[in-house]
Amino acid sequence: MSGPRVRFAPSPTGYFHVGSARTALFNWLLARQTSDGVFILRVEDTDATRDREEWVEGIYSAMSWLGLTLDEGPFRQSDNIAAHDSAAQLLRRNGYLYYCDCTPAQVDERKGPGKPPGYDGFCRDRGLERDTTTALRFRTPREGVTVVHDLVRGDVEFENALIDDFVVARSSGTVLYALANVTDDRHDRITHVIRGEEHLANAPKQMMLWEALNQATRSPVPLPLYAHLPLLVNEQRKKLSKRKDPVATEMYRDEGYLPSAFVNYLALLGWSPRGDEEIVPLSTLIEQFRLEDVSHSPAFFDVKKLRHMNGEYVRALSVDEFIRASAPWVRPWSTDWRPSDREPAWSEDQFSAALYTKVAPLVQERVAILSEIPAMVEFFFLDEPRFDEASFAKVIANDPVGRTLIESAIERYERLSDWSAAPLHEIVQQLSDEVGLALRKAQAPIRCAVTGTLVGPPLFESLEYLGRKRTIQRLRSALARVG
RNA sequence: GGUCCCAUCGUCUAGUGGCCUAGGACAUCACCCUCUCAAGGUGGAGGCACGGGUUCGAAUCCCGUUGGGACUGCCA
Repeated sequence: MSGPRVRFAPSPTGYFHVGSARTALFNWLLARQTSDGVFILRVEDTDATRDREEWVEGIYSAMSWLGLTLDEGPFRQSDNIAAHDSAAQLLRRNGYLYYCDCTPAQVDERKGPGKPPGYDGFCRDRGLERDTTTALRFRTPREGVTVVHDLVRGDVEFENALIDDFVVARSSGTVLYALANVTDDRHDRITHVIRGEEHLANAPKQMMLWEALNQATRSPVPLPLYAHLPLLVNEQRKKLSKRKDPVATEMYRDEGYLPSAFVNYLALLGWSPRGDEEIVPLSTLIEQFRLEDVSHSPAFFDVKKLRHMNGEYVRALSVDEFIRASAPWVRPWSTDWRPSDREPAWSEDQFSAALYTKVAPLVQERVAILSEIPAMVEFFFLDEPRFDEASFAKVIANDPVGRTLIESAIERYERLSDWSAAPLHEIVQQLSDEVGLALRKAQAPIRCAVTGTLVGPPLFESLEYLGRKRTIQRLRSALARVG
């Protein structure tokens, strides 16, 4: 018995959807559970009107970012068009298909209350020949039921009489999704079809095609097992829409989510590892994942939880790893991949790798996503801090005590022999005792003068790394700024 | 409209007839820690949609109701 052969078959009609990412992941996890499992990527690019080559590239890069490695492929459905055509011809020769020249308007007109939806079979026995107006339809059985043995949901029954004679090939001759997909799955010897729930209604049709193809050939291929994953929905409980929902995986990468955290979160949508721990290594995901345990109900993609989880992953990094991971946001000029529209405020000349190495541990525990780093460290690299004017007004411009504090700090910092965090801290502590303020209050004007804002990394370490010269210069220019 | 799917805290889930006084995580609230902000710690509030069965016993099984969703293309 060989391992499962699964495929992820997206169509390149837009950004790489987070729902697609989860489908790909679940397929991949199943393949990774056995040493001989096979994960295939097949780009279903047979809709010339909507497909774009850049979306194909987007699929490749997102998959590689997520670490969803391929065992075969990537394949392009468009490379297999000849096989789709011969499958259609084979079925037609064996009587499974018939030509139909009805226009959608005509089909609509014949529809009435009480009649089953979809095509009414008007051309079934008209014996039409192929021409430029005829599509090929599948002769659906009028009786019986088709049951889909779904690994996630159990058996789902469809009454054959209610399945209309669907179109298999366009009047232009090109084969449509249902058959193209089945033909490729047979060709690739797919054993498990794992896809979104929106495909559940396609399953009985595809099973019929699959079996018809088996009847018509001398080398039948066993039907695959099906697994339809619950939908990913938005807050309105509607299927995530590419238009209005933040669903582009690329966007999460741009914002600085770690692929490990993203994969971990994705795995939690419709499934969960044993025990109370949700943050688990990939190896645990692979070991424990079972299609049978996948939830039946739709899941809401909760960015807040993703974000929290990412913060945990960020803090779990070693400082070296953190520095490396943050490169696209802090020194994009040195990386081959950089997030779009997220250039830091500083230039390559202003940046100091040595300084960033010191500062990194301070920010690592304060950011949830990597794109938050630049704003937190920019005062280290810019010649002058960028001031938050409201804060500046509050603790410096409108506060004489604040300015006195800064003056005293300048005086004592100039004389300080050991320029390091502890004595820097001690001096401000003394200052605050002298004016009768809590340290939390007394540090505010100094922080604002040096960093431009009231929130940021620990102040005294920051002053140490910034150096005496730059610190005192900033304290002075903050005072000068008031006049 | 038809077909199909689904239903545990606001959200993601654990739970497969007694271990449930329903567990965890995010979010939220309070307190603690604290040079700001985070992080961390402690604690709180918060849920089995409803109604019938079955059973000694139901979040768990069955039926119905209600509510949500998907599909219903010569797209994939």
